[in-house]
Amino acid sequence: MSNLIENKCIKKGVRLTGQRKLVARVMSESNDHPDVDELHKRVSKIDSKISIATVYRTVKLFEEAGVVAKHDFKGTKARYEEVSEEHHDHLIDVNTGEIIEFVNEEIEKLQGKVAEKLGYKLVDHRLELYGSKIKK
Amino acid sequence: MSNLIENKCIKKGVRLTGQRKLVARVMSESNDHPDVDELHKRVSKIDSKISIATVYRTVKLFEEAGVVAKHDFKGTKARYEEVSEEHHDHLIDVNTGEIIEFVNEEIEKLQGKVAEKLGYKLVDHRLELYGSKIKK
DNA sequence: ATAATTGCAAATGCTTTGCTTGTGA
DNA sequence: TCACAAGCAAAGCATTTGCAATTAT
Repeated sequence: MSNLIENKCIKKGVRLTGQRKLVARVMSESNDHPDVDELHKRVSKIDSKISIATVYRTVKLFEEAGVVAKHDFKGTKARYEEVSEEHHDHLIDVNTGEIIEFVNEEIEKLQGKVAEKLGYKLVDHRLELYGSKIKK
Repeated sequence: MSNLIENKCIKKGVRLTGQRKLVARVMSESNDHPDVDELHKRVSKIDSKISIATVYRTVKLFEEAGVVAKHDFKGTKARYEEVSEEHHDHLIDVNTGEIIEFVNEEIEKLQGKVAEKLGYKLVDHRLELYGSKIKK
């Protein structure tokens, strides 16, 4: 539960500096989907002289190493989260910006079928639902 | 088949200038998903002094009027297409950038169900498949 | 030791905007 | 006529990058 990203980086041979460890730790401790500014704010509380350029470089590095995921939801800047063992998609509350994760095996399967039918092998996908809360 | 966007604009009360008519016409005649630069190139062939700022303003206007759709596919700039009566999603060829449109009612229905289950009314969604061609 | 990383500020790429002149209904 | 649109160049915003100083292995 503590610093999974750091462990994954070691496994992947990603060189770990003080700044990278810090970003890894902060991301591992986050349960939301922070953007780079927010991440920079959070790490700055611990190391006040870390540069935002370093945060940018680090999330990019982590993304390329496959340990964090980048999301470009509609109308917002890029947000990041630790990759989890089980794949999930997102529902974004259009009123609050809140992000809810969900898993739907059936949709997942259908996507592969659609691609296949079109003569393609599915290598990636993006599914985002945008909704407003139903009050009851 | 000729200039559907222009007609829709009239219906929606969007003021039509020479430049807007031209962008509308070029988009209606396009069967692909051009970005603003490409659109600007195409309209420039007809009116060489149209500004790219006008193209930007026009696609935004058309988008807000609901007559064209904007797509921010992964790793590319914004692309536009005329809205069609039947909704469709996209499969992007990761090798060539080619975009294939598809419709899948089943996935569509499941998305609504997922949202509902989470207590949300679906107001929008985004489904993109990224694939590589299967050679046979 | 030395190849890689950092911080800073400048540069980038896409998109928007202020302002003056031009124009559609 | 006259509120709105176009063209131009400048500004904005998120992100990337060149370079000199610093650091991890």
